[in-house]
Amino acid sequence: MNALRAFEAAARLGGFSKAAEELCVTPGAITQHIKALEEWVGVSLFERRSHGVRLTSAGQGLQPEFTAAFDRLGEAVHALKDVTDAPVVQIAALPSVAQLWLSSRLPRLRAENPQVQFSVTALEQPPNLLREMFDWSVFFDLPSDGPDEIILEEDVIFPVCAPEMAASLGGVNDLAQHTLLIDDTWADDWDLWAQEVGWDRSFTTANARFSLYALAVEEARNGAGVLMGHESLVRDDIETGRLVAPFGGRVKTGRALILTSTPRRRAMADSFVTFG
Amino acid sequence: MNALRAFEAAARLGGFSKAAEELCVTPGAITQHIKALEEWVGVSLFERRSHGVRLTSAGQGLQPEFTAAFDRLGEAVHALKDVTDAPVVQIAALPSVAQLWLSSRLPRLRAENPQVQFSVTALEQPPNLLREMFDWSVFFDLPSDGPDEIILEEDVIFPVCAPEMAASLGGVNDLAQHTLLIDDTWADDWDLWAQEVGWDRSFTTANARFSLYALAVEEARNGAGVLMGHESLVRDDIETGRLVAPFGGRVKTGRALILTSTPRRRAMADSFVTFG
DNA sequence: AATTGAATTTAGAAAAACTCAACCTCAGCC
DNA sequence: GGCTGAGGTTGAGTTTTTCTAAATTCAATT
Repeated sequence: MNALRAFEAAARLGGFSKAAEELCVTPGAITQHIKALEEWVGVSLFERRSHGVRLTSAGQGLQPEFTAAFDRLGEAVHALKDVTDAPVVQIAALPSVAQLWLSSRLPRLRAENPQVQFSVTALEQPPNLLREMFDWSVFFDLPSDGPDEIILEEDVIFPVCAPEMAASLGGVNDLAQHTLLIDDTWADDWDLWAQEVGWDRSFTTANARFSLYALAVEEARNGAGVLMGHESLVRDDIETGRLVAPFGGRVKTGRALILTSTPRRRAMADSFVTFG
Repeated sequence: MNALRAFEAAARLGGFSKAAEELCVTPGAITQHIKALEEWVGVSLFERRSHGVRLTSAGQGLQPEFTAAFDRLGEAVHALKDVTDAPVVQIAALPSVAQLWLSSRLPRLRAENPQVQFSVTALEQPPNLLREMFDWSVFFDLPSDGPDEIILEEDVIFPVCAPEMAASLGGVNDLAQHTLLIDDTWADDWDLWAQEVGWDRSFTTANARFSLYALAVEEARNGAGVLMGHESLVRDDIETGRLVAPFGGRVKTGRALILTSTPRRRAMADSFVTFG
């Protein structure tokens, strides 16, 4: 029966590796499930191509059926977790969002909903709320104006650094003298920004890379270099003066900080966004 | 995830043993699944009582959700088995019905649908067509005029025996001189009939019991005794003269031979019943 | 020709599920 | 008041399923 889940995930996501990731197993496991399923039915569900698989027409017809069925089951499981007396809101968010955006807002959220138990889990990728045991997700993504989405703020980026360092940054070209702090998951922020403001990044000097954005922010506060700041994540630091934006150069990435909620927690999400 | 199926089955059928039977496992397995589920949710789903379990209110609310979800999944699986090119009709029937009623009708059914592959499986209990891989089921049951049911014939019973034996059976009371052939699964047929025709069965002599009705019919043909005949199952033998009904005494059991079909095979079922 | 991305293939390991058999626990019953 | 029986529980041991790891294939790309 796990084979059915494997098929559904692979069909929906368009690849065995992606399905493997969603189901937290190795691609080999998916291969085995699909093979077993194809043998059982006697029809091949996927066309094997050199770079990945493509659904056969048979598979294409089946996919919506299974997706709908598992969504239904996901709902039932949500309902199951919901019978417990103390309401729970499980929030999934990027590590950086969790530390730099959510953490300052959680106290108020808790104060306004004292009977609710909030818990936050850091994830690199937004989970499928219909399937995973999360109620809210907060991630940067391209807005798709689905009804489940609440756009919190546009993603705007600009360089930030410690106040002491700002003095030595008269213009964009002075950046060449400084270390650029780079977050691994947003490694191309600087490229995007450079292109928008017309700066030739090839003159850049040393870089320092971080696997956690919050760590890079910490280093920027300490004066270790210049960080590409995401407005929503550095606002607090700018307001308190720990960081400054030495030049303008506000650039929209096209993405946005988006809160997605399961239907059952939508009302709470709306009130959080409205009053928070 | 099997725990969810265990819960659904136990909730729908109202007992762990019944759920175990449906899922082809031992009751212990169900207990373990439910326990794990209750631990995970933190809420007890069943109230344990001395003679079985009863759903708690929490469990009651959840049951329809899960039943619907698994029904949906069952549909998807049916669709999956249906993508194969040669259409298949899997028929589930009582062993006796399969041998004595279906077998004489299958040739015509096959002739009228040459492209369809029919296969018959003998079961003691009617399967849940939404879950199991069967398309039709043919069983004796109480009519419930659900829309999926097609009533084939009323269940009428009366004693039958070999022609040679009929001569020595002038009246009901002569039955005491003969061996009664009894099928295990319909052991109370004789009691029911005796009550209806006002015969005192306590004078009965030897009995011979069979686990398969078809075997009992075979023995009746051989003159081994008097069998309680189900009209639909002995009609062929009576028409060909291999068996005779020595007295009248036609008694309705209240049940009927019922064909149930999945929606996707309903049209074929209708044509089978109409022209068959 | 080397590289890359994605799927496949195995054997072996880990985890889940199941069975078995003994035991419990009430309700109803002589 | 002690039996009986239906139905559920328990825990150890076993079977089955599922997963992983690492080597391998395959074809498109560099």
